[in-house]
Amino acid sequence: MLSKKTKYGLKALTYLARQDSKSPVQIEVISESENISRKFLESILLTLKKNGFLGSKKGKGGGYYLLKDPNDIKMTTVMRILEGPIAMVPCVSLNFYEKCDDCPDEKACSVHKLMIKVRDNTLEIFRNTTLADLSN
Amino acid sequence: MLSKKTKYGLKALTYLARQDSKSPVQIEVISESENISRKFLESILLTLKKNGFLGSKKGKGGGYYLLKDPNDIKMTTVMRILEGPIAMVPCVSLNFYEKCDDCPDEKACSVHKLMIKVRDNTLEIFRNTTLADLSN
DNA sequence: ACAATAGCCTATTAATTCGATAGGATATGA
DNA sequence: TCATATCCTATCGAATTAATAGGCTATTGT
Repeated sequence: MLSKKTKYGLKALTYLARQDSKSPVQIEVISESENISRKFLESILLTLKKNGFLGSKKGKGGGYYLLKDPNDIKMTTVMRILEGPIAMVPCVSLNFYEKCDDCPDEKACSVHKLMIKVRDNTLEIFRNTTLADLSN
Repeated sequence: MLSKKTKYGLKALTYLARQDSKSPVQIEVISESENISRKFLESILLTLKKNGFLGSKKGKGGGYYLLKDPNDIKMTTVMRILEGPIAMVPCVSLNFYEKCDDCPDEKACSVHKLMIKVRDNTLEIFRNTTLADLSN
């Protein structure tokens, strides 16, 4: 299940990508337009900023703006930052790998095999989708 | 993220599918072999039974056994019973649809579009994978 | 018949995660 | 220097998940 954090983050990014100019947009504006809790969105935009997607400006006329071209923002990276692992089980995750407590041998695990397939397919989609695709 | 319930359920089903005979296997045996909490597994097998995948026998020599041919058990149905929706957001779920609170127009929602793609891909895998595939 | 076995069922608890909120600190522009 | 808007940390409440407890019921072997 996709967390609200990720969902809201994607919506906010889409909102910014759809702006004509690159001038800053206030949190408040996005939060009202997209029906997202003001404070919650604040924290999400902050992590997007810390990860290099957004720039910000304080004070009057301030707000957030995209730092990169929407064509250069891949879903894989956004997802990993907001949602965490793309895989459905940690033992199959490329970036957040963790061994299962119960599984003595991953290669023999039926769940492992299945989840690798799912991961590869999902990854393929995320790799081939950019923010530009979302905003069209 | 896949729940332990689903993971354990799949492992138990795989275990039963790998049995040579169709004679009942005790919960205890599966739980020890697969390192699953005895009581937790008990409740999982019970729901699998209630949904027609497993049969059971009480008393000495009792246990659980597969009711269907592993080739006839699709991942789509197992997943939906154990995990619930296959989609990452309810507004994109075929069997567990729910409207989003924040979204006035699904068709215009960027997240919606993306998640439909992911759902279709995952579904395709689950549709084409049976318990027999897992146990090989 | 009856004791042992093993699944059936309901309820509760412990732990974790998630979504949201609060409140002040900091930087910017008029 | 005041108003504005982001930055930062901490916390809270609700929901979900994983696990446990304990008694009930049906079946089998002696």
